[in-house]
Amino acid sequence: MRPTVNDIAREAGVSLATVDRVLNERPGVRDKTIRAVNDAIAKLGYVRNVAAANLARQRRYRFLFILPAVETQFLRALQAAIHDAARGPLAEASDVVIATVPQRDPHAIVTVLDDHGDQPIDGCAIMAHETPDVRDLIIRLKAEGTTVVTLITDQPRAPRDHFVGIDNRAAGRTAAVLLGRFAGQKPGKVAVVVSSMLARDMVDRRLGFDEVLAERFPHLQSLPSLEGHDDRDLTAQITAACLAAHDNVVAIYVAGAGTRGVNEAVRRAGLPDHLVVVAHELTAHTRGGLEDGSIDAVIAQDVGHLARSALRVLRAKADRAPLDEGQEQIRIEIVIRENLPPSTDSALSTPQAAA
Amino acid sequence: MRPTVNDIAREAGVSLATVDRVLNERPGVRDKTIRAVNDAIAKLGYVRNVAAANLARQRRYRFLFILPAVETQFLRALQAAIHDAARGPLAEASDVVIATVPQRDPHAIVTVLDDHGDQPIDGCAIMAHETPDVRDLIIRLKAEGTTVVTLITDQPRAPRDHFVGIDNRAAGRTAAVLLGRFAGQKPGKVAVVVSSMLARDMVDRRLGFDEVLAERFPHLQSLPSLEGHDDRDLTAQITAACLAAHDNVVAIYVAGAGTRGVNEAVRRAGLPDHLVVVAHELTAHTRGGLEDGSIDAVIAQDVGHLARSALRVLRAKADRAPLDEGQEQIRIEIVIRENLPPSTDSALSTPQAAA
DNA sequence: AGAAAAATGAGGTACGTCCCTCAAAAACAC
DNA sequence: GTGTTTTTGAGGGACGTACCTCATTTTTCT
Repeated sequence: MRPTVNDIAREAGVSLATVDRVLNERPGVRDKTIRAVNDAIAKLGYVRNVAAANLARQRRYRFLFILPAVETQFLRALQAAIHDAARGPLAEASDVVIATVPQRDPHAIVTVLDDHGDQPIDGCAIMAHETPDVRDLIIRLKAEGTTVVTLITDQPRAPRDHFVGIDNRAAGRTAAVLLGRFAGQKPGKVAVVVSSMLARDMVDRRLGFDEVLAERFPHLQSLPSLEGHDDRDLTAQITAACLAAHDNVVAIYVAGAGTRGVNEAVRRAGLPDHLVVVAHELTAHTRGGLEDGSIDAVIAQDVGHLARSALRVLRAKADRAPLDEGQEQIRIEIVIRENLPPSTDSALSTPQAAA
Repeated sequence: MRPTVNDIAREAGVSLATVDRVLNERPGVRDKTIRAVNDAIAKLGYVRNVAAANLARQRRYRFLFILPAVETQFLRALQAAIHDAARGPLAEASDVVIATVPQRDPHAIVTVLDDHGDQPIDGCAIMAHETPDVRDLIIRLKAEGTTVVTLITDQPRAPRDHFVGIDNRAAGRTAAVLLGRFAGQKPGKVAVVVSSMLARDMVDRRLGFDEVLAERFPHLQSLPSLEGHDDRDLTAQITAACLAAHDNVVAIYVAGAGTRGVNEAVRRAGLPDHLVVVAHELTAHTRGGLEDGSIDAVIAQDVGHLARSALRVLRAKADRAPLDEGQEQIRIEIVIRENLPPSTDSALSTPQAAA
């Protein structure tokens, strides 16, 4: 049987009240006594029964997810995943609110926070471009004692507590190796489609991609980034223009949203079957592309893992509990047709707040 | 605030005791009353506070993991992962025991169970070859009311509750595509190394591998399986013999344990640099192989996920709770040097029983 | 030494659920 | 309609922790 606070009290030769004061860092205990209690805790290997503690404390956690108001499949899936996780056991005793803010309006993000300002928030997960506004927001949140987790896009210059996402430079390198090895020995050009070069993750992917292409596949020449700005028609248009302007495109790297637009342009251009396409994120469209062979490989991060990891980290930080680094490591997944996971399609459920 | 049993009692117009009887399926309640209570539960959206319930019940779960007594890196890592998971929050209120049984001795597995027969076990995770003994064991366990989860190797003919692992045929197909695309257009032979063709997962991998090779890469000819029986020296020896006997081996598929032995044989044979090697499972050795370029790709299943998933499923079944299918889906991971996750190396900690 | 301040003890209530007992009420059999 | 069985109600103690109050002891200061 696991030791309880009573065992600690007996072992340390103090009363239960004192043990409680030490455990919950309440004032009015001599250093010497604190040490005695901690020694007893160490000796008996006491670990607080979190379930009982939360029951007694009637604590509820308030977590806020801030996502960009962009209508991509990936974001829809992410939102659904957060919603699902928020109804699961991980969000026990938690209120999870998802707020979306227009990406163009840097101040909107501050407004969102003020709206929820009536009650303090325990933790916040933010996915946003790396801008001064966001940085200030994070600083402000930290000053208020809120834990901040960055999601998908890191904010390395801001004092966030944790980053939930992948190393995008490594992701770009991974994409390059697959694309390069799949493309074969013949020289040619590679079109690169991104959502926006303002996004740090896009820049990182492109960087890693170009590094590997230059090092290991010098016969492939990567073209300037095509910025689709998460807009299907725009993406189709500029991709088509690029394919028309260059005669020897042997591969396309879709580093950001825009697979639908790219597909459209490719279909219209009537490019050869062996055009190699590597895209990011597993959505209904990239899934379809893998199945019908129009996409060769997808570099993905599991939205379910992202959502659960963010929640676990926020919770652990709120509880001042240690976290299992191994579990919180988000993998850079490589998906081809053969290892495509069966579609669970929770992406179709309606995302909303939950508990 | 979430509704409690008291709210249910008031809503249903019965006493707390009756609600309790219904909730815990105790006898002595009329059908009509049961229905009234269930209606109230549905109406108020009551969900039992599992933490409080377990606290009150003082319930401890007893889970047993049965693993083959084989000294491979993968099994060591798996054991470490189970051990880690057993100390984490997933194993709250659980006693997890890991037992290893000699693979050659089919009856040993029954003995293990008898040793733990003094107290009933809530759930059991089994990794073993698909044999009649194992099937009988699972039938016996089920008869005793124990939930049974198969691990890594499924036992589709046995009445197990769940399978934690990957689709090995799909894994073999995945390996074939990578190997085939990496190997290029030149004809050649492919050596296939397995641990034992008695293991269902090996057979499945080989099956999927050959399917894809025949369909999509007919210029590659796969050679008969080399059975290394998880023995390094034997693997090295038969691989060397194979490489000596065949003149045009362009790729090796290591479907089972034995990367070390294969590596040794390859190094001694002095095969060309562009020999394509695809192996299974991420261990210190395959990791090293990816880093130094002697392995091109690894098909892996995350031991941490396996361990945690098994524990989550066992727990959910014990609680008669639903499980999140999406989360329990073990991915067929493709790992190349570029997306190699940082080594956490919990594999070095000492695996043992825990709580 | 005496007064003030700080530290500690004793005891209680609460959280939501489980599980027990005993009495009362309702349903059923004949 | 009486007796028997079944169903229900009322109440309480327990699980391990949090947090509160008030009294008492110990320490510190002058």
